[in-house]
Amino acid sequence: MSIKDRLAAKAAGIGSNPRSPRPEPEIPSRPKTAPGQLMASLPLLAEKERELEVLRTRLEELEVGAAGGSSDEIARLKKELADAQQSGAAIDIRLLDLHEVPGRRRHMPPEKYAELRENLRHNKLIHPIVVLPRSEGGFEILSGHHRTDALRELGRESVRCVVVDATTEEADEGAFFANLMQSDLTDYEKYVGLKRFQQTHANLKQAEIAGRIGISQSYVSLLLSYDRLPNAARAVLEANVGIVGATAAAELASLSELGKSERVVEAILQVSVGKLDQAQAVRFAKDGDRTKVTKPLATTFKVKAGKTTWCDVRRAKNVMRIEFQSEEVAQSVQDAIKRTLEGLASAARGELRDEES
DNA sequence: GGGCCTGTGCGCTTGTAATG
DNA sequence: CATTACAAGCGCACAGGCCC
Repeated sequence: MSIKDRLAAKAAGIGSNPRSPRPEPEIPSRPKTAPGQLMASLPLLAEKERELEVLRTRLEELEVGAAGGSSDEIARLKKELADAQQSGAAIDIRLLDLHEVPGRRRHMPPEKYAELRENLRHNKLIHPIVVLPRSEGGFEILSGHHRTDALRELGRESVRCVVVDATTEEADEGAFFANLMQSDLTDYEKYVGLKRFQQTHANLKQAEIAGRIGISQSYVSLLLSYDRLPNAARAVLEANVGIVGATAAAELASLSELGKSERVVEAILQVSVGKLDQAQAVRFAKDGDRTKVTKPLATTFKVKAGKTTWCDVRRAKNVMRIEFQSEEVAQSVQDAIKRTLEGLASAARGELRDEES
């Protein structure tokens, strides 16, 4: 999955990325660009928020007397605003009252987080934090952990939140499913979410889970293969969620079950320090040979005529390039090469016939 | 002879479908 | 439920092509 992060980071800003067509909802690019794209990702909340904003604006205008409204109208608007807020629209909540539930936080690369924070330093929060009331007081954060972190870091007191009405279980599921749709969630994080979901729904088969999420059963199986890794390996992944994708994890898990768990742990450690990539890690765990990267180097040589180069030969795999000083020389050599090649070809044909008989 | 730009194949990934 | 085969997207490295 690490490559995906890299790719995603590099592809950011490029419009045509079919794998991750959705704009990052946690980062408000610029207020002016917000409406269309960003609202698409959270249509209901955004819609509500926009209605509220309209109400607030009109109320403000009336109160300062700019629009010359009657006191009746002000009262009516105030009530409308209060009603709207009651029914799950955005309200301001003190950051002190927001609490994190383990396992719900999405991974975000440090650079991205810094970008988000700087954005929030200068721009208004576009998407409210989504929270759930706690019985013991305060609120659980459902979505918006990084925004909350950033605002805390910026020394803000409160934040615009949307309070949703749901059970914790529904909330977990909601957060999980919403997260799983995020293409930049690492496979390991998907596994953690899946695992939790599976534990609370022990009766569900992989195919059923897959159906609910909208992915294939085999992908569910792949993701859950992290479960078959040695504990020590998972501990490394816990701290480096993006380094081993589900495909490699599945292979490593199989190897582990074949009695190579020590090598699997070692391989994952090597990946975590950047010494191996995923594919190399699998090879490492498989046969233990130091992975030799078979990079087909282009071979070259030059043929000199006195001090100057008469021709320059390069070969990469099955392609040769021969460069001469003039077209005339190239033409004459071409004939010679042709004769040589024809000789080689007939010899090769002879060998083939010998082998066949 | 070497530098620079461009096009493309490679190696990696995610994800689905078929099969065991 | 696991495994295997395959399709497709992506960036990067490097071959290919051109120019000075």
